[in-house]
Amino acid sequence: MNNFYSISDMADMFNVSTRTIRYYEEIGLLKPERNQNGYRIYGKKEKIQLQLIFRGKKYGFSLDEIKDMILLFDEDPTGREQLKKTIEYGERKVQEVTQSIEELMSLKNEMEKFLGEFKKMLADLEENKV
Amino acid sequence: MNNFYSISDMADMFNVSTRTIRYYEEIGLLKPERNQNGYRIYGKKEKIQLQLIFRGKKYGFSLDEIKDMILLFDEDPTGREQLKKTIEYGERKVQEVTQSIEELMSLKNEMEKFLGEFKKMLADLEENKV
DNA sequence: ATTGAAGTTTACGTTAACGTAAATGTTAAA
DNA sequence: TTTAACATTTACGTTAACGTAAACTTCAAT
Repeated sequence: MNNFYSISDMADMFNVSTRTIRYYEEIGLLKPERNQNGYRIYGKKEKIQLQLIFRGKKYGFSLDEIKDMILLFDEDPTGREQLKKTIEYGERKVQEVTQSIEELMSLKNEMEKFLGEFKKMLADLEENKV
Repeated sequence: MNNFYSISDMADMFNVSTRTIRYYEEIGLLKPERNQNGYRIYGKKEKIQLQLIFRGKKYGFSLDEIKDMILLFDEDPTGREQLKKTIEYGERKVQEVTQSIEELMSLKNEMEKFLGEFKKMLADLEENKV
């Protein structure tokens, strides 16, 4: 039940280099514990954080933006004001994502329109071939 | 009806630098006509291509990938084989976009779940405040 | 005990996507 | 006609996100 990993475990898990993982620590995205000899120890928390990072990167967020989001969900917002700020920020982000979805859907529509025309062209060609 | 633009017209239009536009030409994304003195002339076609470029960038495509897509829709696929290839490629891209949409929607769900918890916490705090 | 794989830090190298500057030509307005 | 704003090419500079290598330590297996 208690799962800990080395740095190359994590690298394999996410299919990246150890350098990449160390780099993320270098810029403050991760802060894994160390054992007696200074070896990094990764647990469930770091695993989740890395998932967040790679998902974020996939959608064009810079590591700097991702850092903001991680820090946000990292420090538990105990104070009322902090909690409010967190909620506000979160709602803005949700709004951004919502818009991204809409734009992607319109992009998809355009592409399918294009495809439709091409398919029609192909069908015409096939017909005249006979 | 016939609309032509200078490079800084385009730069203003898309709110980027002229260097950016020249760079896109440098790597083969654009090939505007030139006038007598070598000045670049931009028309409707380039306008559309630039829209494609910036939309692509917005969703994390590299300029290299974008180049592929532009070249694809640039040369008209007159030959049957070329037409087929174009359709295949297009369908793959549509598939990619579809998956992106799905993942973004699940991301949105997660974020909203998070937000829900935070909001509940805040509500509790407000209550105990009384 | 030795060897090889994996860990550490430090530090320089690389690529994409431009920024910036120099040197020069063109155009529009005063 | 001169001046300011805009155009051109050439070329070096910059930043993010790692790659790569050196010099060293630690661990696991033979």
